[in-house]
Parts: sequence; C-alpha cells; structure tokens
Amino acid sequence: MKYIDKLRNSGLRPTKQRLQICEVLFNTQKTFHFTINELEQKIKNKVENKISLATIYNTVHAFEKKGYLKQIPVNSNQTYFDTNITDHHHFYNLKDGKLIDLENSDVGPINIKRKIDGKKIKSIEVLVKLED
Amino acid sequence: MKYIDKLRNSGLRPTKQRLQICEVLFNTQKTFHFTINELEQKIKNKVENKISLATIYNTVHAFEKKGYLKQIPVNSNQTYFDTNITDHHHFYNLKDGKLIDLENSDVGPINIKRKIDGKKIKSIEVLVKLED
DNA sequence: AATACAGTTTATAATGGTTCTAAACAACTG
DNA sequence: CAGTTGTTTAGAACCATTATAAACTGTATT
Repeated sequence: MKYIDKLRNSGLRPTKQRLQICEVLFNTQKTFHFTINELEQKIKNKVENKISLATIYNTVHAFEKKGYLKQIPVNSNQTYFDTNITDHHHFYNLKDGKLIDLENSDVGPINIKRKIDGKKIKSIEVLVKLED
Repeated sequence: MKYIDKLRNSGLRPTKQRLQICEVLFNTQKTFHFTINELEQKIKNKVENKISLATIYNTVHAFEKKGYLKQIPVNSNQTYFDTNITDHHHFYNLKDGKLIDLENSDVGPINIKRKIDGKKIKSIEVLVKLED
C-alpha cells in the first residue's frame, strides 16, 4: 500500500520489515530525530514481530542512501538520524543529548564564500550547542 | 618552560607526558585537526619514550575541558579535534575524511534568531560537506 | 503454480574506538 | 623526606556498529 511504491521505485524490495519500519519512521505528523537504539525501542513497541538489530541498521542505511533519512553531525558515541530531510539546522542540548529543529528562517541564509577546487558542496549544516 | 605555567595555571600537573603532548599539539606554526589515532602516530614519531594510549585520551580530554582543544562535530566513527580554538567553521571532505578550516569571513555572521528557554548558546558550528 | 535467482533477514561473531580499573608511579605540600 | 593526591599505564571491559554466512522471501520466468 502506502510505502510499497516508494520502496519499489527506489529499487528496494518492499519486505515486511521495511514496510513496518516505514510505518514507524514516516507515518507520523511530525518528523523526528533518533538514534538506532531509540528506533529499536520504538519498533519493539509498535511492531508485533521482532525485527533484528542488523535489519534495523541495514534498513536505516538503505533509507539514508536513498535520501529518506539524513544523518546529523553531532559529537556523540551514537549516530543521530532525522526523518526531516529538508535543509535545516539543529540545536543540540548537551544536557540530555536531544536535538531540536531550527527552521532556515531562524538561522538566515548561509553563504559559503570560499571554494575548494574540484569539490562540490553536498550539504551545509549548522549545529548550535546549548548549555544551561 | 613554555607549557609548565599553562598547565599549572589550569590546575593540571605539568607531567612529562603532558608537556610532550603540548609540544606536539601546540608548538607549531599552523593549527591542525586530528583524531586520537593520528595524534598517537604523531607522538610516536616525535617523542622518544612511549606514551600510553590511555594517557593520550586522558590528556586530550583534559585539554578539551580546559579549552585548549575543541571537538568538531562530524559524522565519523572517530572523534575529531582541533587545535584552533577560535570560533570558526569547517569543510569536511567526505572522500578522505579530512577537515579544512573556514574563516569566519568565508561564512559570514550567523545569527540564530530563535531562543530556547533557560538555555544558553555554547557554540555555533557550521559543517560544509564536500563531494566530488 | 512451480522454479530459480537475487536480494533480505537473521543470530551471532568480529571489529574498533573509547572508557574503566587498579596498581605503580610522580608531582606537590609541609 | 614523608605523606598525599594526581597521573600514568597495560590490559580488560564496553558498546555501537559492521561483517558473516545460512535461512528465507520477493520477483521474474516458465
């Protein structure tokens, strides 16, 4: 149904596990940030059958490669992902390790004046660290 | 000599190992970026005696806490540090994992318009990912 | 519908960066 | 110099992530 075409169109077979993970990731009002650990918990709560941790890693990486998820650069021992794939930036609360979206209008345009020969800019990401 | 006071003034005993690591980190014309692994190699080359990996970790963390080093937020399995502790941003070359400093004048001022109650902004960091 | 093939899932092991441990050691104070 | 506290160290432990390889499933073909 909902996600089968999305997966097929990007060359990913719509397996039961992937469709279930799609439900958890994309069938929500709001986008959200997560670590693999947090996603594993969410899946445990929402999905009847067990999905192996390896599959969660595989799927998240597959979705990231296809552009359905973004990795957020943060200093942490865990990798943070975002289901909001639009260009935007983040607050990072050092106290609890939580991220908060910053709209582009909250930051203003960022104009990188310097160029590196033979290289293209793939992304520009602003991380604003918060403390008490 | 050179670094003894620096260390004493920040409440760190000027041990042989710390002074040697200071030489490697700070006794250079240019600032530089490094991972612990890279620093370990540099130390092996420049220092006669062996410094244990645990000491390298301890020292880097101590120096970071004192503000002599900065961590750079990058998505990588290794932590990146910078001996340039002034406010500035980075290019990140995805191909080889190398960082390049961006002067503030190359980016322009960044004005975060949104505020989070009860939180202060500790740092604002821009990461510009480069691809071919 | 049965078959074959390539893509997926899975439990488990392996990897590797980082942190912990606790014993030996070194810097400071009086 | 002696006592105390901070530091170094090798090695073990930790833990997020990746690799392995066997079982399984989706899909295209007949």
